Amino acid sequence: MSLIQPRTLSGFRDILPELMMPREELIATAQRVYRSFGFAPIDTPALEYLEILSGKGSDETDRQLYRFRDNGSRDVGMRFDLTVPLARFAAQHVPKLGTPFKRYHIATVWRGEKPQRGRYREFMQCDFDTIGTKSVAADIETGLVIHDLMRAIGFEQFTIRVNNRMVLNGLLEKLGLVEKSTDVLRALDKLAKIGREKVVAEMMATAGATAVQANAVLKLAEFAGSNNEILDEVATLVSGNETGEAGVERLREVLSGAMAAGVNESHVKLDVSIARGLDYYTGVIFETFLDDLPTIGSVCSGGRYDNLAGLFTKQELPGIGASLGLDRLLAAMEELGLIDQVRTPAPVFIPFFDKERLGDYLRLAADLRASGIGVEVYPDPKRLGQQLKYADSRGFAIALIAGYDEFEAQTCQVKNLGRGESAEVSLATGIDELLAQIESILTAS
RNA sequence: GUGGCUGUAGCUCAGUUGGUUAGAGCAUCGGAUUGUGGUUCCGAGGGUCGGGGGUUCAAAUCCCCUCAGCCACCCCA
Repeated sequence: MSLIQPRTLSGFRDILPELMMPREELIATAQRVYRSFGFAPIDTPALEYLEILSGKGSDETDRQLYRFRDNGSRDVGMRFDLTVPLARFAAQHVPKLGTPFKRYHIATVWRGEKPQRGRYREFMQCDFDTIGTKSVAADIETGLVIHDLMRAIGFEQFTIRVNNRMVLNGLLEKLGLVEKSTDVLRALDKLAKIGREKVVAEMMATAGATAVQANAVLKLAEFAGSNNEILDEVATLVSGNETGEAGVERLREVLSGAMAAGVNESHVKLDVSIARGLDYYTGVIFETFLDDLPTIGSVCSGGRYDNLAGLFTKQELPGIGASLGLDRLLAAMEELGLIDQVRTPAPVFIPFFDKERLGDYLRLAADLRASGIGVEVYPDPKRLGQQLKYADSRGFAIALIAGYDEFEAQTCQVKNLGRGESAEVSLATGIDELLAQIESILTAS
């Protein structure tokens, strides 16, 4: 009989313990930060009616959508982001939930894209959104969540790029380019990558802009200096246009609000050239890059939208939110060497050393677990040296060694595997001394 | 979805102009050492040369297709 070749689909992958453990930690960190701002968790189905997902109807999402006919002949699709499901969810439940409604949603999404480094066909997003308010406070808070999240994960070298669609739209109105805005913005967005000349050429080619128009748009994106200096320059450029002026004012409030909340200016950069993000963004836009690995792309993006659920309800639901690309961030951290090589989730190891005493080992482990310490007992009574070798390769912090001698004396050796030191503690009156010993080793390492 | 580069053991890679039975280091497992790991020594397992087809007396090596990874485009977390 021929064997089936074990393999995974392009863009899909297995996650081994040494990657899954930091991944779970990342999820826990995101949950903690979101909750600290009052965002509540929700979940939605992975599968939706096709019409829900493709309602927006853009060619691109259509191409990337995993879709099929289910066993009941329904046309269904797998969610490709968490925002469209949120829109459906909000339209369905907002009467019960009330607004403002703040939710976070950590879940897997699927896109049939061509995979690359940090780009998968199955990946996890960690979204948080505030719907039902147009307040600038929510805009500011969104920036703060991104900032706190990045720092909680352990990053100091990151830049949150901020812009406002209204500034761009205002300028385009002024220049008479509004109806070509998508093409213009798409070209503008490539500025950092392909340079000024090519951007001008592309604007002229795809958007039908004149050289004068193209250069005027580029002028906006080329101001240098502090955030406030850039803002002042931009303000003069869009002056006279209501949309643009409102956009500048909003950006000023967002930036000063973030500073007021204690965000360091090095982490927030006004960048008038970032234009993308999904079509539904209408106000403030965020994109977050790692200073040490900018080529992997944005690891947390989001923005404000006027009417999230317009496809599903007549009730207008404005909101703002962002999405942490967990798997992309993890790929970046792996590449930057920020992933610990520990392969055990439990810090304490008990060698199964005296084969007559399995019950005692299990009892000791149970007592420690009851005190909140993770403990693994080796399953086979092999040579002690081999068991310690195993403990070492998995990254255990502590081994508790007890054999005939220790059991006779009612003691146990506490071996610090990091330092190679061993101490003997008494178990005659309980495990308090042992716990204290373990805690001191764990806090030191 | 379009174009390009790459693919030999779990990992990193050798492998001559096509020429016997495809090698090394690391990792794994066992032993030296049946009560003390990260060092050392010895040994073992592990390969459809990504897969399929073709050219040839002969293919890891040349050709075609396919799968996967990476890069660019598109788009995006």
